[in-house]
Parts: sequence; structure tokens; C-alpha cells
Amino acid sequence: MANFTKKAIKESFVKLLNEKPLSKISVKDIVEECGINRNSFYYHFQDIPALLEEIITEQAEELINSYPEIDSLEKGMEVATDFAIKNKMAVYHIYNSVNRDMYEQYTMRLCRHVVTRYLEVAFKDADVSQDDKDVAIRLISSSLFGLIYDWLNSGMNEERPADIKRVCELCKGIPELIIERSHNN
Amino acid sequence: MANFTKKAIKESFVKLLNEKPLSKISVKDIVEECGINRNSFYYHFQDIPALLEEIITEQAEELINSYPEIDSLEKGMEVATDFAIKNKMAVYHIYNSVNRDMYEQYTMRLCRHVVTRYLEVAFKDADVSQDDKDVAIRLISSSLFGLIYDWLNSGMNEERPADIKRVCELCKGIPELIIERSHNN
DNA sequence: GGTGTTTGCCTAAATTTCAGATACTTATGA
DNA sequence: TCATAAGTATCTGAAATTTAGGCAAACACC
Repeated sequence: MANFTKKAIKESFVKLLNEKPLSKISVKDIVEECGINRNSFYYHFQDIPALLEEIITEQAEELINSYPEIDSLEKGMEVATDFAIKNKMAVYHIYNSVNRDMYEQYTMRLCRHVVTRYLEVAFKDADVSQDDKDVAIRLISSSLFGLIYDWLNSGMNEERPADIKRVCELCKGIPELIIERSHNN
Repeated sequence: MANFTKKAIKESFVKLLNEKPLSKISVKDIVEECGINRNSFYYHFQDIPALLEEIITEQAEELINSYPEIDSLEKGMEVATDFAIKNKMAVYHIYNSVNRDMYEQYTMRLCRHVVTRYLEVAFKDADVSQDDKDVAIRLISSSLFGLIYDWLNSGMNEERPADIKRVCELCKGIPELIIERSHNN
């Protein structure tokens, strides 16, 4: 089924989110914005946090799918921060409220995704165990996530997270490091 | 009720109308474009001409409502031609097909509307019978409609109907003419 | 503490959408 | 020219969605 109502609810919610903070948006506001019955809202969503979660999940999925290949770490970082930028107003309101965990979870997932994609290229043809690859993924994605985490907490004042270039440069050395160590064993 | 499906059908149809001529648009195309069941189309509309009629009616209504006051004949003419311009692609395909009559009817209605609004100002405080006013409305709106009619038939090549300024200038003298004649009786 | 608003939930009814089947017309091509 | 494919317009009956209206509890504000 097509279900345009659900779509309309999401659109109305995003529209309201650009007008006022999450804490001031009521279910009533949403249903009045898109001209539906209040029960129709509850038919589709448990509550506002559930609506929020679905929107953020969707946007993250979409962003992930739109970059099937990541050929540089900088590009990966760009994708991950794009997620926050795209939802800037929402992030601003959400970040210190209900769904902080959820939001971080998706940002982390995005970081992991882009790093995995990047390392697929970096480790291509290299004789390295999956375990070693996993360590690299965890290490690099964690540090990228850390950058974004700080950036969000500082209010996203700079256009991009600080030190992004230097950290990326450093991280690029890691695959080589692992390949080397792998050969010495 | 909100009914986003009906809205989606209209949007899909307009989208298709900008891609290919009316004659090549099937109900199947429309329902596939907006991802609904074929029967849902027939639930809302009798057939494609009915859909077309509803869209054109809506646009005409909307245009009329967006100009509650017409203070010059040129402005009125602008409103009436806007209707055609706004629907240019649609008009292009429709004009020589099924709904020619309907389209002309709405254009005529728009002309009549804007002229009536304009004359409300022109005849303000003037001691003229309703009959005389009606004659003026019929005369002026018919000639404006004639301009648009020719413009449509010639393919809307110029941005606006030809001779629009001179005809408007001429028409402006008519209220005075009627007021004068009315006093001599 | 009183007042008004919002939430989350309920039921029952109405509306809308669906899949599947049918008879009919119109193109299209072998 | 026949058939066969595609589109139209309808009809069922079932399923999904939306609605109105009401209720108790939580909440916000004065």
C-alpha cells in the first residue's frame, strides 16, 4: 500500500521541527499541520519519539545507500557529517533530549559503514585476516565518531569537525601498518 | 478527510502531462507513477477526463480566490492569462482534444470574474442600473476572452495575447461611456 | 489548588484501498 | 485477417486505514 498519510505526518513533523524545538511540538500540532485525525497519528506511530526514530533511520539508510562506494577517508567523513548537517535543526533540538542514544547510534553506524567501505579498497588484494580488518574498522571508525561527537557537543559551530584532515591522514597509515605486521607474523 | 491518495493521483497526472501528450497517458501509467492500485483510481475518479476536469477546476478556483480585488483591467487580464500559462503544457495537449469546451468555459469564467471585480471599482458610487453594468461586463469580458482564445489557437507563441494593451485601454473607456449615457436618459 | 491542555488509549463506524475477476474496445504485428 | 496484447470500465468481498467521540492520567501554568 502506498500510504501517503504516513509520509505526510513525517513531512509535517520535519516542517514543525524547523520552526520550533522538539519539546514544543505536540501530536496535536502535527495532526493539525497535515489535516488528519489524531488517531491516525497513533495508528502509524507509537508516539513522537517513535516518529523521530523512523525519520532518522530512514535518512541514515538513504545516506548509506547513496554512497555504495567510499574511495577516500575524507569522503567517508563527509558522508557521516552530512547526516548531522542534513538534520541540523533536528539534531540541534534532539541532541540533548530524548533520542540522544539513537542519534549517536546512527552516527556511529554511518562511521562504521564508510570506514568499512573505505577499507575494502585499502585492503584489496592484501593478505590480512578478517580479525585484523575488524580491528582496523573499529579503531578508525571510533576515532571518526569521536570527532563528530565533539563537534555535535560543541554546537556544530564550525562547518565540519575540527582536526578532520589530520586525523584522516593519520588513519590512512593504519591499513599499511596492519598489512606490514601481518607479514611479520 | 485529508485524502492524500487523491492528491497524489493529481500530482502524478500533472507530472505525466509534462512528459507526454494526454492521449498517451493511460490509467495504468498514472497508478504506476504513484504506486497505487488501479481500483483506487476509479474509486476517486470516473475516468481521466474527470480527473482533468477536477484539476483544472481547482486551479481556476485557486487563481480566482487569490485575487479578491482587481484594480486594473491589465491586472485582470494577467490573472486570466496566468491560468493558461500555469497550465501551459497541459493546455497545449488538452486544447485540441477532449476538454476543449471545459477549458474555454473556465477561461471565460475567469475573464468574467476579473472584469466584474474591476468594474466594481469603476462603477463605484456611479448611478448605473445593474442591467447596464451587466452589459459592460459581457462586452469587456467577451473581448478579453477573444484575445486569449486567439492566443491559445496560435499556440501561445507570444508571452501574452497580442494587442492586450490597446484593447484594455479601449475597454477602460466603456464604463465612462455607460455612466454618461445613463445620465442622459 | 484550580484550570486548561496534552497524552495515550479505547470502541465502533465509516471510508478507502486492495486483489482478483470479467466483458468490452482498441492497437499491433505475424 | 486473425490473434494477442494492452487498456478501459465495472463488480465483488476482504483488508487496511481513517474517522468521531470519549476517558483517565499526566502535565503546565497561574
